[in-house]
Amino acid sequence: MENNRATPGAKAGYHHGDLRNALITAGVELATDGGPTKVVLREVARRAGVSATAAYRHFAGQGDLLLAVKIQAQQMLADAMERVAAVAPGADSTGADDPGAAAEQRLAAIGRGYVGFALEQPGLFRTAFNHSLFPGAGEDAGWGGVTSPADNPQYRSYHLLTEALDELVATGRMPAHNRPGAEAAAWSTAHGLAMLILDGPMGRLPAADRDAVIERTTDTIVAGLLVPRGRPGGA
Amino acid sequence: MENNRATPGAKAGYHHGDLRNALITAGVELATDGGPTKVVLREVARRAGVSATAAYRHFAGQGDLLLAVKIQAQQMLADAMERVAAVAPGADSTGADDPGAAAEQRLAAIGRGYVGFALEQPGLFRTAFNHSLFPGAGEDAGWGGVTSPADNPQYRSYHLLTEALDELVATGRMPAHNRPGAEAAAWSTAHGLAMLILDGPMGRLPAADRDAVIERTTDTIVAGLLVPRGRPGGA
DNA sequence: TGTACATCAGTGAACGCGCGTTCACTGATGTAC
DNA sequence: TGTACATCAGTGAACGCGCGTTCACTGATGTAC
Repeated sequence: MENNRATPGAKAGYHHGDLRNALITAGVELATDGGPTKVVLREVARRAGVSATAAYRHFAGQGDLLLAVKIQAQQMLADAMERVAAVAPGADSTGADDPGAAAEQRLAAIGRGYVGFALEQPGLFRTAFNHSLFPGAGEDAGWGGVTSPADNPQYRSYHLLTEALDELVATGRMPAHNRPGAEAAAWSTAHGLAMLILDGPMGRLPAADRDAVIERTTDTIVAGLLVPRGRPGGA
Repeated sequence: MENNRATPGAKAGYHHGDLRNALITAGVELATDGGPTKVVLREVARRAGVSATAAYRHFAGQGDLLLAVKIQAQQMLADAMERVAAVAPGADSTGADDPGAAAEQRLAAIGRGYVGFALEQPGLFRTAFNHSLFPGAGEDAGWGGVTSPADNPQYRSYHLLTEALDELVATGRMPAHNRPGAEAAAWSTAHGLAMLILDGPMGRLPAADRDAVIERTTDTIVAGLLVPRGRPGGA
C-alpha cells in the first residue's frame, strides 16, 4: 500500500502537500470497515504514512479529526442519494405522463437510496450519525438545524427530500396541510428502518424478507403522507 | 455511596451473595449517564465495591457484561412502554365507546412512549441498541428475530405493538391486507424519530417544535397504516 | 455436634496494549534584500 | 540571481492513562463422615 501523497506524480518528501485530505481519506477508510470507533488518530496517521504528531498540524486532536470524517461520511450519504434520485422517474420534472405519480416514485426512490446506503456502507452510515461524546458539550457535531442552509453537509440530501415533497403538493397528490413536518416523518421512517436492520431486531431477516419489509414500510409512510388527514386543530 | 450488597441487612463479607446482579446494576448506572461506551469492566467492579477480577466469576469478560447490561436496558425500555400502554385508552379492550378509535390512540401512545423513553434515557436507549463489535461475529447481541417468542427481552414491547395492530384490524379500522409488515413500519418510524432527535439533525429543535414533529410524525405513520393501500401485486 | 476437606468466590499485584498528547527537534519552503 | 533567515510542516522519543485480562493466592462456605 502506497502513502497517500498529494498527487501521484508529486515527489515524496518531507512535506506532504495535502496531508489534511490524506488523513481524512484514511479516516474514511477506517470508518468504512469498522465504524466511528475505528477512527483512531494514530492508525489514521499510520495509513497516511506519517507520524502521529503530524496530524496535529491539521486537526486540534482526535475528536476534530473524527468530526471531519463524520462530515465526509454525511457527504457520501448525500452523494449516494443524489445518484439514486438522478435515476428516479421525474428527476427533471418533465416527460412524465403523470407528474404526481412520478413525484411519488421519486420520494420512494430517495427512501430506498437512503436505506440502501446504510446497508451497503454500515460503517460510514454509523459514522455519519455518530454520537460524539467529546467534541464539546452542546455542540452540533456536524449537524445544522433541520432548516439550515447550504453549508450543512446534509443539506443536499435534505433538499432532495424537500423538493420531492414540494412536488407532491404542486401536483396535487399531497394535501397542502399535510406538508408541514413531512420531511421529519419521511426521514424518520427511512432512518429507523436502516437502524433496526443494522443494529436491531430486523438484522436477522433473510434478504428477501428484509427487502419486503423495506418495500412495505416505504409504501406505508408514503401512503400516510399522501392521504388527507385532519387539519391542525381537528381530531 | 454504599457498596451494592445483596440485601441491605446482609452482613458485608468476603462473599457478596448477589454480585452478578450488583454488577449489572452498576453497569446500568454507567450506561444511564454515558451510554454503552461507559460500561467498562473495571469501573463497574469499582462501583460494586469489588475487585475487577471478581467480575470474571460471573461474566466471561467485558463484552459479556456489556451484553447483560444491554439486555437489561432493553427490558427497561419494555417496562416504560408497558407503563405507557397501561394508561392508554382501551388498555383492557372494554368500556370504550369506539374501540377502533381507542386502538388507534393506543398505538399512538405506544409510539410516544417509545420516543419518550429515548429522550428521557438516551444512555439506556443507546445501550439497548448498541452495535457491539466484539461479542462474536454473526451473533445476535441480544436480539432475537422479530418474530421470536418470549425469552427475547424485547418481546414484551413488541407484543404490545402486535396487539394494538391486531386490534385495529379486529375493529375494522385497519384493512387486513395492510397488516403484514405493519410492526416494522411503526417501529421504524418511532425508532428513527428517536435517533434523529438524539444524534441527528433534529436535536437542536426547541422543545415545542420537537413535540410538534413527534406529533405529526406519529399521525403520519398511523394514517399510512390505516388507509387502504393497493393489495400486493397491484401498483 | 465436630472436624477435615473440597469447592466456591473473592483479593491484589502485575502484564501488555494502544491510545492521545507533549516536547524539543529538524528538514523544506518561501521571501526580503 | 544569490544569500540570510523566518516560517512552515514534518519527525521520533517519551509521557501517563485506563483498560482488559492473567496469575497465584486466600478467606468463606458447605458437605461427608
